[in-house]
Amino acid sequence: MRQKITLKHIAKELDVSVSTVSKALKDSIEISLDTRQKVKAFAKLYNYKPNNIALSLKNRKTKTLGVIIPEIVHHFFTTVIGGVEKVANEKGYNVIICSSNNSFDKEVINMEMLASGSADGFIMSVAKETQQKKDYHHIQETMSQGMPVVMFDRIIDELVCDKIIIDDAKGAQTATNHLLSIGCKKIAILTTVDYISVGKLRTNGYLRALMAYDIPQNDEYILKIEDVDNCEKEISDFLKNKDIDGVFAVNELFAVTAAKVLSKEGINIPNDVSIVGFTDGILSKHFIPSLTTVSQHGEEMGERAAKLLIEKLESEDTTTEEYRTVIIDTSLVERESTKKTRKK
Amino acid sequence: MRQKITLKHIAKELDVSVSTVSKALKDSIEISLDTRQKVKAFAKLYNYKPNNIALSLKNRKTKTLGVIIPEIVHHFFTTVIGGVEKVANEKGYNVIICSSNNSFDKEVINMEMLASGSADGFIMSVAKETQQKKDYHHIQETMSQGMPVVMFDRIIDELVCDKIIIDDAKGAQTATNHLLSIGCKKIAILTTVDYISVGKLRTNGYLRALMAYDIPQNDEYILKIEDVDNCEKEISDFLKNKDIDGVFAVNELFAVTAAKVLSKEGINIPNDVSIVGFTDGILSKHFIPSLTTVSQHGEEMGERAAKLLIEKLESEDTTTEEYRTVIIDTSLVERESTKKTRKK
DNA sequence: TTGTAGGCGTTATCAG
DNA sequence: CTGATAACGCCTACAA
Repeated sequence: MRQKITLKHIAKELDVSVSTVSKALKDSIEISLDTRQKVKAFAKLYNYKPNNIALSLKNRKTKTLGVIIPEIVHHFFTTVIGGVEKVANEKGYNVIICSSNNSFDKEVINMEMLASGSADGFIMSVAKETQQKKDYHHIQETMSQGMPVVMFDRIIDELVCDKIIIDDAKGAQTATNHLLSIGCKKIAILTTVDYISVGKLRTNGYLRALMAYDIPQNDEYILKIEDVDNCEKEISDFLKNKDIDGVFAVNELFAVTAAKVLSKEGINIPNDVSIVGFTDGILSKHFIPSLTTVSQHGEEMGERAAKLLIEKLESEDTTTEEYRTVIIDTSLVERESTKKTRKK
Repeated sequence: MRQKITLKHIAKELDVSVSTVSKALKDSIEISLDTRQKVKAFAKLYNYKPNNIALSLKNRKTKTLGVIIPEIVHHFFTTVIGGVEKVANEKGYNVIICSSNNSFDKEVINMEMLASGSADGFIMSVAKETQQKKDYHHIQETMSQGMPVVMFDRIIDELVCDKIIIDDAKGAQTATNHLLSIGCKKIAILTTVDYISVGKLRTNGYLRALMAYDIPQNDEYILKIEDVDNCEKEISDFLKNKDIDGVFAVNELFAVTAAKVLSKEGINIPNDVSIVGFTDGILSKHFIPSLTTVSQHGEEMGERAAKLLIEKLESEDTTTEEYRTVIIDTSLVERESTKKTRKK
């Protein structure tokens, strides 16, 4: 089992000093052409690759971006990661992904781990539990050590850092408006509990849209789902025999589940009830009927986040403390679930 | 912007030597209780965390597992990663995920990157392009440098290493058998081109099942899809006016697409045509009708892979060259798409 | 043109 | 009980 080859090995083998080898490999003109060629040939032959760990230690930078997300088995987040990776690779950075699994503790552990030498900066979306506990010491700690953090999607308002978000309220408003514009009057919303920031914002957008249409808020039409894993029962109970003609769901799963539940009760979508979801994932696209939804442009979010982070990492003057909040436009993807054919 | 604190800082501050600090933090009995407490208090106050990079360099191990997968936006692979992370975290390992995006070059780059100091070993599923090119030098190179590699799902037969697979042919056979057992006689298969190993194996299983039922192979019923992104058109053309009563699809997308295409033509699923897919993802679960499918138990694959890799990493005697191939059982998840109600 | 020395942060060993 | 030293692999200023 051949060992990993180092400069030292090459030096000994060729009977020169380590620094000569180092320089030769960098084509330094300090070294004679002869030696350079000899060294490089040897290095190639033995497939020499500099040890990143040593480089990181020396340069005090790892050239890798740490990404911390709440869930890895989640289409939206993986889309964002795709964007991050794209930009990162273009600029010669690597990407380390860790999932917090929505656990505060795991988020802290992961962050500290990456912060202690494995990454130069962070792109993150916080765990549900973190939003609930409102304990951000690990993030603050990381930032105060000089490591830039870019938050996306599930951000923390109180933290001063770069942020990439969508205008959740606006997106929700657009979605609800769409329902209103096609004639829906009794629109239910399936949302999350309030401590999930995006859930709350989307609920606000929904309410705003209603208000603009002079429709009073009706708590009968609002379902705040706590246990996402068992949402089917909650949604089913909630929708049963409810007199509605539209549903706005703050995520894809809720939208699909609503569609399923309603279909089972013999309600036609979109003719009896129209549905708009949030997040443009595979479910919305492939479901029958396909679901109208608010696209968050995850890949773009990832790209912007990576760009921002790398920019910060590479800006020499660490004195300028300037933080940006980028708002990515959402767009409504109209599909079958809101294509009414009925008369008014 | 406070700097990251190091042993040196603590040492200087407390006017002791670096090694004393190091020992004190490890509660070495060599150090007086007094000093120990002083040092630890100071360290906690300034939130000292040892620098992983330095540790990695010193210990020649990083305590992180490198995971390379073909696609990150893919439910099955993320499920596997979930399993890997679970075990890894239990055993004090970190996980670095890189996606090759099905590109051979990116796979090579990622692998070399991680191999040069960032990971102790690999868990990987190779890119489509790699299977096509049959160029495995990067993997061989990595292994010959003493880094263990565990392959899963899309493995390379020619490489000698640990492997976690499912019996693709058997799973496909079970799936096809199921269709046959509920009375289907004219079963189409939607599969991939042959160089995708799992596609080919699943096709074999399908053929085997037919053979056992004395049904001759009919190439009219076999569609090998090249361009996954545009499979809808291919599938639609293929299924149009075809006299079939069952469809076996080698992945989730093909299954769903078939269901969609058929539904649009007014064909009832499962009564006119029954469908079985492969991979138990969210699409199969939430589609209407929900799809019967072969579950690959991705999380379990990830867990086993991580266990195997860590075992290898921690086994002292590097002399035993023993490689295992673990076969994870698949299971058929029966859902609506094969629940016939028709008369025979 | 080549080599030496020092340092990145840590720990193990050995000397004091 | 404490500290100096060397080493992990690499790079770079400086010395030869």
